[in-house]
Amino acid sequence: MQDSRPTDAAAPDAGAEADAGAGQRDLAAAGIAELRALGERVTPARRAVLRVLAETSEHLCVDDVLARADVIVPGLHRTTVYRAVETLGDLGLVTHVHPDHGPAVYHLDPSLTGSSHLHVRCRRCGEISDVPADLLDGVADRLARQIGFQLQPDHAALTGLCRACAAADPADDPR
Amino acid sequence: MQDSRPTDAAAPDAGAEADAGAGQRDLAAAGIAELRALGERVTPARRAVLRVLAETSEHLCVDDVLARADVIVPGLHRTTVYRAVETLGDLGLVTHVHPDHGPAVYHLDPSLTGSSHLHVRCRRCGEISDVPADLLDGVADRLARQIGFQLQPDHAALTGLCRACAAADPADDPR
DNA sequence: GTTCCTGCAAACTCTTTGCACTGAG
DNA sequence: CTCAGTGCAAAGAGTTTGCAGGAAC
Repeated sequence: MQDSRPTDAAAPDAGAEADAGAGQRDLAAAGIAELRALGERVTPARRAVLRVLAETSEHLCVDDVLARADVIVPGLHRTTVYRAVETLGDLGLVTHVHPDHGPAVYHLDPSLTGSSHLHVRCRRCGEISDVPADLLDGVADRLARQIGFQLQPDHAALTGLCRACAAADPADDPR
Repeated sequence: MQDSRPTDAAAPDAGAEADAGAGQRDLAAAGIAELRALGERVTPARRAVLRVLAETSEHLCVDDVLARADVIVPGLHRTTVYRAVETLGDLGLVTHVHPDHGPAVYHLDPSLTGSSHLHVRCRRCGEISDVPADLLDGVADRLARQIGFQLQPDHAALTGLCRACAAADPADDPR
């Protein structure tokens, strides 16, 4: 498992600042309320996944979520986390991003956090950074007009080299 | 294996038109010459992979390449194709693109074909379309200036919905 | 004659699926 | 009580690795 730490290099709207626990708990609670409102079952596993995602601004892969959620719900199974994030994704509570390599990463949907952003990933070090949500607005317009393609810019990470890796030794194994 | 047919919806410079065999053969030959010039071994497997990629403008995954190259070099092994495209990639003769789902797809590097482009992939139908190479130039500039990130815009496909799928039933299982 | 490539088998990562059981509503 | 969610085992896709044999130079 590669870890998937974000840098927030150019975070858009600074959302939930350096707040310790209160704001995050509200996020999880809001997610749970929404679950209930949608007529979905509120289970320990889903609670835990929401809480884990609410407690961080990092981009967590399923294994990361499992590791943290297992503390809350011991014995939680990886498959269950896959199913939970899928369900929560279908409901619009959780969003996932596909990096060019490695597992998909998850975070709370901007509709809950109020802070939307896109992702870039360094091919060399694998670090995922947030970039402003409007970065691809112009590109989306062009694609829509020219070929009728509706860009979903948050669904795949853009790739390249981060500042550090671009500066470093240019010959290493990029993927 | 999902098949990976490009649409050339907005192909940039029309490169090698509707030419049957001559232009493509030259491309493969150029690749082989380059291989030799770089002091790399020219093996049947590498020849075949180059020829397969030179003979199409589609985006082929390893299995596609294998299926076509196996006709030229019977018994060719999948592993060998993986290693060939990796080597050819390191040498700058072949480029690969990571769609958000499914296997990486390969094509000859623009330095050989003279026709560079980026890729968008429909989340619903999986179709990969080419889009103009300069689409992300502005975005690349912004990323470089703002966070020092060197975008490699051809390395990951942008995702969204193609015209047909966007028009169709909006509730299906997107990935 | 070396060195590098190839084929094969096996492993590895990430993810999905089928089935019996249990717990939420 | 019922149905949906869970755990477990297994399988699936895509890719990588180790090693012995063979071909390129």
